[in-house]
Amino acid sequence: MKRTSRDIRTANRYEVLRQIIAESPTSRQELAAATGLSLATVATLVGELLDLRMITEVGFEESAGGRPRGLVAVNASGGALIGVDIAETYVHVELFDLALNVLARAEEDVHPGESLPEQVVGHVAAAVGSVVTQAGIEGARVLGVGVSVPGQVDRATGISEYAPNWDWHDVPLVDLLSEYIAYPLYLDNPLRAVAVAELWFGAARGSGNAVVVTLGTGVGAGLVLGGALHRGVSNSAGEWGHNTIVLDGRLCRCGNHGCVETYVGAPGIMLNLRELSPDSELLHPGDQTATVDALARGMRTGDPVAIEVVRHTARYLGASIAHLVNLFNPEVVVLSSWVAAALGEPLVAEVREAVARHALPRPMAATEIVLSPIPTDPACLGAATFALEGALQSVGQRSVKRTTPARPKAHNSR
Amino acid sequence: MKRTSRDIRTANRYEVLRQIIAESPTSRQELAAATGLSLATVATLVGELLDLRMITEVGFEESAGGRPRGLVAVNASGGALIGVDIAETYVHVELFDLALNVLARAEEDVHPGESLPEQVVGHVAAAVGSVVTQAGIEGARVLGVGVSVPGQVDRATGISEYAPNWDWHDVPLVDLLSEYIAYPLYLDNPLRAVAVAELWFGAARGSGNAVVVTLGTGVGAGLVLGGALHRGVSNSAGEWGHNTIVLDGRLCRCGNHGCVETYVGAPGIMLNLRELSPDSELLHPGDQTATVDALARGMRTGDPVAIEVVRHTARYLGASIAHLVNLFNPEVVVLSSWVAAALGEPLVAEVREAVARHALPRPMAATEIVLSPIPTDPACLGAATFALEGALQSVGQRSVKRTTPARPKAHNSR
DNA sequence: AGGGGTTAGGAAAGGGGCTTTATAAAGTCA
DNA sequence: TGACTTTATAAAGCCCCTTTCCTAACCCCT
Repeated sequence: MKRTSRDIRTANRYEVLRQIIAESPTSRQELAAATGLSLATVATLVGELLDLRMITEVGFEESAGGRPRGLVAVNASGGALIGVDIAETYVHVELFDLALNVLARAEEDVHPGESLPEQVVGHVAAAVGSVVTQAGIEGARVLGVGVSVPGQVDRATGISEYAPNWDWHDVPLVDLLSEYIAYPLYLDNPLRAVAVAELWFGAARGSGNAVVVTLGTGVGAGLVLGGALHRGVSNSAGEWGHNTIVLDGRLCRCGNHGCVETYVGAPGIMLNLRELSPDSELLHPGDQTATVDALARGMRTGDPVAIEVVRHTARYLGASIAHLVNLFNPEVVVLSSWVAAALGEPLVAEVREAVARHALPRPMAATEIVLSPIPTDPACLGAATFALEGALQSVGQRSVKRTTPARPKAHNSR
Repeated sequence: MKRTSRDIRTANRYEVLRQIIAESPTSRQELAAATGLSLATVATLVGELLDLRMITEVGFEESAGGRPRGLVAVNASGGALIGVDIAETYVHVELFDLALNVLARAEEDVHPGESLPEQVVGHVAAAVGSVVTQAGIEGARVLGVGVSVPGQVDRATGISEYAPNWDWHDVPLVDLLSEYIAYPLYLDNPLRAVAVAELWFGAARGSGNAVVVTLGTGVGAGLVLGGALHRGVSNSAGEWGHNTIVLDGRLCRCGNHGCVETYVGAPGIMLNLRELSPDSELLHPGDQTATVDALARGMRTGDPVAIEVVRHTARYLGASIAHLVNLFNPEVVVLSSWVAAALGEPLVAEVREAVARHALPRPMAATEIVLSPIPTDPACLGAATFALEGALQSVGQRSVKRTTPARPKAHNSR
């Protein structure tokens, strides 16, 4: 709520680093043009990042008469970031360099019985240990670990307030993890992780006003408003998946009926298929991934059932995304996460049409609907981005304010 | 998008004036406590407002040992603001003093045939002239005129881009009005006017995160995010009324089917009544106001049909407001405008229950749903508030930057 | 090889904001 | 009247960002 001039600095620092990561190497001039900041400000920010060893100078641009531009690039070996994506059935962990390239990857299966926090924490600890040794990084260079866990989280205290899939209530996840993991920990949920990933590295980069729609087993919408993630008053904004789209519709695991998720989440899509063609061979009962992949293949080969299922799904999706377009009037709506990635452009094309049927023409005309360009697990990337943001956050304060004087002779120092 | 330290100043100026208007008289100390600003900053802001004659010093507080606190209050006679609410069938104009008391009021009917911009402009000009003479204000003290017109507007250029009720396209409304009105003009639409009214003077005051639901003939949602109105990329955010709540539902005037508006707007409520009890005497065909008033009376007297209609309406409203709660996770949802005012607390009670059935428990627990406390036409008040904001905006810049040097001797001045 | 011309980048100055600290002002109470 | 308390203003300090000036570095041409 309380805004200070320091926030401006932080936002600009983010902006500059984002730009460098996106286009590396680059010059101070380009950064100034891209961010709209003055050359002087860019120079000081670049200086800060150089001091932090997050970027390095990598030579000069060809000159056409005049002093050549110095080039800076991400210092890939300047640190490592770890992203943890905890889901119902697995734990994905990826270790990134500062250019956000994946250096190591680990996956642990979480079996249906393992619902205790300690069990999940064990998997995370094992996977994090694995990626660190795999990458051969000396521990000191790990800047932080971002953790994405489903449900409602309190990021300040690191508590998983409520995780529906395991019926967790107020689990102090960060405390538990810090027993095993010595790096700074940052907790949030996958919805916001995916949104941040798109904001930094994906299709929402540079837009002050975007909606990131996550299509996976669960669905949700990350809201980028004014260039930053909107979290709401209790950090639970974006729960679009449990908006009612059909009154008295399908029963949702949240207990309500007709939620968006029950029609466009992976299980919902399976149900759409089953209702349309109960014995289709596209249907792999109990296996969401296989079914979605089969649908994707079917669409490419022109299978009429697959096409119809996707169209049907896009119809619900269209109405629900139209809500977002009408409400937020965003520049761009990004479709992200594995279902979107699997069904790809054909889905997006159908969705565009469906949204256009439901949204008001004016906001619709101002909005682009695009597929996420992020090739890997966006929740991992987003979680790692939380760690990156955390590392940048602590730059600002020059020195910790001390309550007791440090020098013994302070009393006669002046 | 580009934030500067000046924006902070502007926001603080708003905040301080808001606080003074809300609680007048008040002291600098109280203001500092309420806004979280330092005493010094409050003092300079108060000084600015005193210089502007928007507030005055009105004596001192009782002292209990120590210098007594100076009290400041809104200088009611320091200026006047005019709010214009243009609707399909009428033009309301109210003239306010700086404490936002209504000093004069005028209303013109817009007849069904009068759809030309010139005709509407004529009504506005007449009504504005009327309130100015009624109030006996010398023209110089009118700080500005806010105009609310339905549909899509471009506030920067003062163009009504699209008004569905009269099929206006790109009407340069401010240009037309300035032929008759010499005061500064500020254009926006009723949705945002109502939201700003609630933000400054109503139930959303002080919350960084609120949704203002407008329930009238049309319906919409004003979004207050981070203490300011969210406008979206093309100033059309908040068009919640045309979200699809029933797939293939009732035909809406926007051309779609099943829009929220068709179930909870005044005409929608009439339809709810007709469907439930076609020959109810509560129904006044063709008269929305009379029908809604009849329903309100019926509820107070325990008429089962009225109760059932409101419950039915609240059901749709509940699902649609639950969307907003899930998406934004606001502190407060305010029900405003004339339908909400007419149906009052009984409606709110039903809505609370219905929203609770549809929204997720966590965000729901963080959200209050309340009735607007604003007794008059909130669109007029909000429009006047635009003028107030405009008047405050221009305080900051010390002097207008001039492109040509003013002094003739500039060439040898250094 | 040695000057122009040109572009980059840093340092200094300037303007805006907010806060903390010091000082003046205006009371109460003994 | 003097001591103490509280308020309000003034001064100084710190954090932003931008503009302006100056030096560094390079090309090209003579």
